Amino acid sequence: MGASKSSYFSDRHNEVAMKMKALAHPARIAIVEYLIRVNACICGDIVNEVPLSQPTVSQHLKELKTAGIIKGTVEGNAICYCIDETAINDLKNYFYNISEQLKDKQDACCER
Amino acid sequence: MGASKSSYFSDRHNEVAMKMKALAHPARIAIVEYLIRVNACICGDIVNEVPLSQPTVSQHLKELKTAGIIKGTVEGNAICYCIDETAINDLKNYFYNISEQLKDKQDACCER
DNA sequence: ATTTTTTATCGTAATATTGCAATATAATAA
DNA sequence: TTATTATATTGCAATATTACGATAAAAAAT
Repeated sequence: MGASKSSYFSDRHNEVAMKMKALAHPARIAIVEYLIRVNACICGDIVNEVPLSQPTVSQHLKELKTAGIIKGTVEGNAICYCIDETAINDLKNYFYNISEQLKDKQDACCER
Repeated sequence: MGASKSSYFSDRHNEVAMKMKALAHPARIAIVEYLIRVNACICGDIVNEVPLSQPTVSQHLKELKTAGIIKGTVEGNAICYCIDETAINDLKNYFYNISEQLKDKQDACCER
């Protein structure tokens, strides 16, 4: 096979995994952190920031946008990108909730 | 190419991306959430929980372990797995910090 | 000693991701 | 109108991921 069998899993598991996947590449992490640092910028700024070609950066931006991590608004002939706080807050809450659930358990591994 | 050029990016960016990648699959999300629910279990329990073969589950467990998300201890002829809180807390803190940085900015996209 | 139980590894096929050159598109500037 | 600027898309090669059958390894049970 090779394709991840997304139909085998719940919608929620697929959705969480999809957001994680959007951030599962060092270039996309670098782009997100750069966007946080400068608040907003155009694609060309990111091309200057990361060591990848313009088409490759454009592709990474598309993936981040599809996953809802960033949003872009047309500004003349350029496109201005910034972080979409909703997705970031979703991820923050996801790990917060997991962390809280772990607190209630003893950390022993393993006693069954 | 096809290989992600990890050497182009900082160690920190690579490390965050590596942990996110470990969670970038619905099966691995399902495994992590199951482990949180039951606190600890053996590989066979997970094979019964997710709709994948034993070798595939074993492979996913290996990836989670390599990324530090879970840890396993030998217990007779079985291996008992549980969550490694350190990695989860790292990710929790990562998104908390990002979220805090975003609070300081205006959410307008875009004004340069 | 042999079988059973449990997990890991190997080999392989199918698919997905990554990256870039070339090119297309679209707005702006000259 | 013709450049120029900025971004997206296409096509393709290299590599990585996903999945599983077959098999190995190792401890436990018979």
